[in-house]
Amino acid sequence: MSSQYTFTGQFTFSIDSKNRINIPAPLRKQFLTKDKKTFVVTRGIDQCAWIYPISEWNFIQNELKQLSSLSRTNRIFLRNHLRHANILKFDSQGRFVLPQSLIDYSAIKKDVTIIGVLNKIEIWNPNLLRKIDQSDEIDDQSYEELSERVNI
Amino acid sequence: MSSQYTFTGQFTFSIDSKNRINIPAPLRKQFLTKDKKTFVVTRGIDQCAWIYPISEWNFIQNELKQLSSLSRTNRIFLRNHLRHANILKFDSQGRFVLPQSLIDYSAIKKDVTIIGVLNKIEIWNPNLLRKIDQSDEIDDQSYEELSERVNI
DNA sequence: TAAGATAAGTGGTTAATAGTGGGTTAATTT
DNA sequence: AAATTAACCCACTATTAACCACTTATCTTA
Repeated sequence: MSSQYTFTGQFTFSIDSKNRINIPAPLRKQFLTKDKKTFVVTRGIDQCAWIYPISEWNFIQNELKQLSSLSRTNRIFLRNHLRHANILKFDSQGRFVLPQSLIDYSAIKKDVTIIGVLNKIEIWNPNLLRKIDQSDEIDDQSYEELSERVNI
Repeated sequence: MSSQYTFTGQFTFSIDSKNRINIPAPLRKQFLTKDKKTFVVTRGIDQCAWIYPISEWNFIQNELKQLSSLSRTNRIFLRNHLRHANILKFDSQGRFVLPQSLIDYSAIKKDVTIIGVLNKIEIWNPNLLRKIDQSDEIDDQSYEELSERVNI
């Protein structure tokens, strides 16, 4: 079964003096009641934080259990994404406290860019995202390969 | 399964002081009841905005869900396609608010040209569209290639 | 074809919601 | 016991969404 979440869109918010970040209403509204405002924040593969609704996270965990630790990629992924995972809830105003370790990892100062990427939400330092925008243009070769798999 | 929509025609409308754009009645009437006036506006590949009825978008989204975020190319591709996608509804007058980021991207001022292109609707700055009309003539070579794939 | 009726396009006002800031108390930790 | 952290509550402001209203165009029918 595939994801029940389809987060999209980009939002520019700010982190307050108590390290709280507001989840944009359009994304928050998608949270299923069964998830009870609960989600997991962890390290993204890129220099950002990832948020998964708890049911999504459980699904991913089951997938990960299938992975063999003989693969180097698997080992790295497991290490970096499981051990930094925090289970959190958002408060009555829709906010949550971003753990200090993730603030450091994603180099977040005052402003944050929040983007929906299907089954997860990404939290970025706006400047870093902009830098990625410019340097990480996908080369034509990669696009060609993608085009054979995705028909937009 | 192929598209249930066949948008056609061209319309010149205006964007108002609250960034609202009216969807031309002939296009709006095509919206299926199951879509509940809901659609996605996002960046076009050219310098314009694209509108997909939500069921059309879901079809695209399902394709995107097949892509794993372990691949760097996939991550960039997913991010850049999803972050500009806004899920919206048109109001009781048939209008919607075009997000500022898309107004900027497509350089829209006062007037807009709205055109139906099969399964999507395009929103243009009339001047840009006119410019493209003149410069983007499809060369014979490309037409040859197209002819092998599409039988008009 | 003229007149009335209906629908379409545009503009503005009001009410609700979202984002942000901060304070108070309860729970943990040292 | 003091200090730090977390949960909870209240409040202000700006933005958004819902609502109402008017004008122009289109369609219908006598």
